[in-house]
Amino acid sequence: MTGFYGEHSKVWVSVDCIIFGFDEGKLRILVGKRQMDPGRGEWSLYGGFVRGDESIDDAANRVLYDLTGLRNLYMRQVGAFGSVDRDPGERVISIAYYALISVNEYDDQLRKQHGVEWVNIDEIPRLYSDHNEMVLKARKLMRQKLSTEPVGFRLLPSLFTLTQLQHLYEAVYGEELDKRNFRKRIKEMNFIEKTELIDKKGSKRGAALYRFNKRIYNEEPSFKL
Amino acid sequence: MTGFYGEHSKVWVSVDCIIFGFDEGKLRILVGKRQMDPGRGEWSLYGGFVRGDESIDDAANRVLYDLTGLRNLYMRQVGAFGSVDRDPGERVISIAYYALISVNEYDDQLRKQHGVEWVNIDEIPRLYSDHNEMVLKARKLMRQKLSTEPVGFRLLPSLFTLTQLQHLYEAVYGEELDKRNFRKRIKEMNFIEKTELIDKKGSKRGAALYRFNKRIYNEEPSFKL
DNA sequence: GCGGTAAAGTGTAATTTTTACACCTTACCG
DNA sequence: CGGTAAGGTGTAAAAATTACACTTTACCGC
Repeated sequence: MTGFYGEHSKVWVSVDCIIFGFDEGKLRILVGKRQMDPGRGEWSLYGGFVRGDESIDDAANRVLYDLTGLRNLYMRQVGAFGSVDRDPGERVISIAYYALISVNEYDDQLRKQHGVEWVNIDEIPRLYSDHNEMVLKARKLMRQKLSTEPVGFRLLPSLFTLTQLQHLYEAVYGEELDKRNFRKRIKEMNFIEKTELIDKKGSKRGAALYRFNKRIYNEEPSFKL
Repeated sequence: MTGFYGEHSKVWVSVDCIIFGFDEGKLRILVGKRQMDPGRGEWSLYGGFVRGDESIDDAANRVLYDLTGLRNLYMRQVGAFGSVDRDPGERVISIAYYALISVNEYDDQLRKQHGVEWVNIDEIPRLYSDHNEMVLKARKLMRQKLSTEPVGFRLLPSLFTLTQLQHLYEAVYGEELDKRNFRKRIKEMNFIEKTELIDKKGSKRGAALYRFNKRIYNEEPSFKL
């Protein structure tokens, strides 16, 4: 069936993923060296082609699962990138997605198998094609999202200290926050629950561990940070 | 040349435009009845296929020019829509764009020739495929943009009264604003220049006409509304 | 020509939100 | 058992936001 659409050209469509992680107080993304032409050996985002029988969201989820072994990652579309010559080989339009993962849940063996590395968001090398542009836009959207919805938890272990949470926000915003003001605001958010558990790794004294309570959030989702 | 990309399927890619206008105090968009299958006769956004030799932004600009005869419209990407069966005929991935036009600059004959109509943003009919979803997302992004950048001028004549400007913001935000507070803020923005001209159409008394000064804005682009 | 009318235009006080800021506690370590 | 390094806590000043009402002007219709 080709009759309806006239003589326009079909193109390949791919997805490219900006995968954010937070480790050692730094925001990072996953990049690897391309193992295929064109651009073999260049640093690049992880991606894949959209298949005929899957939506673009499905394709992004598949690519993310393939790389991380994790399902139901938090993921949002960044946008479509479609310069004519963005891919040196063929015309390929790519849809960028960003995803948030909790670094500790990502099997480091699997990471190595795929040949991808965590690089500090402020030290991203020159990437293949327009991937740097994708990263920039993803970062902007992610920051925006973080400031209006509690998605930061996706970058942390399910139990976290307030200091970890604060450092996460500082890393994303690129500026230091006042500890007391930060904690004051967190206290107003009932969906950030203090648990009885104490983290002993981060400090001698030990810090209370907190947890994001999705049920409470759904009832009173007021958020602003 | 097909070797690099394996056996993935190519797809058609189109652009669909949400064209915002502001008239008689209401925010509106352009929709028309589809003149082709599939979906002939259904209400739909105006769109077109991306050609092999143009970027997706170029395609959107071409489609906008074709419909309006206007160049350099303010335009931003809304995102890619790619459910497998979003188009009943073939697999088509569509990139939505929104554009802002000044209704008075749009030749109404040309509008009629294309069979498109201005419909109130709050009275959009059921549209073809996922177009309602596109409109929703476009509206959200546009509102967000309007609150952080002075793009509202694109929806008004080059000379406008403060009441017009306020009504525009009210239409986009869907809520009434306080006249004095609104004007207080406008006064702080030096790039909204009062002219010597007086509008006589809107009121008996006459209202001062203002103008957006791009040069001043580029020097001191502080904005928040 | 004059009173009614409809939109233009203008300032201040109360409230809320945001920011700035410093010291005590705790438990480990040497 | 003293040093140390991170955890934890409240208040006051400043800034931003909101609420609010009356005067001016020029046209219109009588």
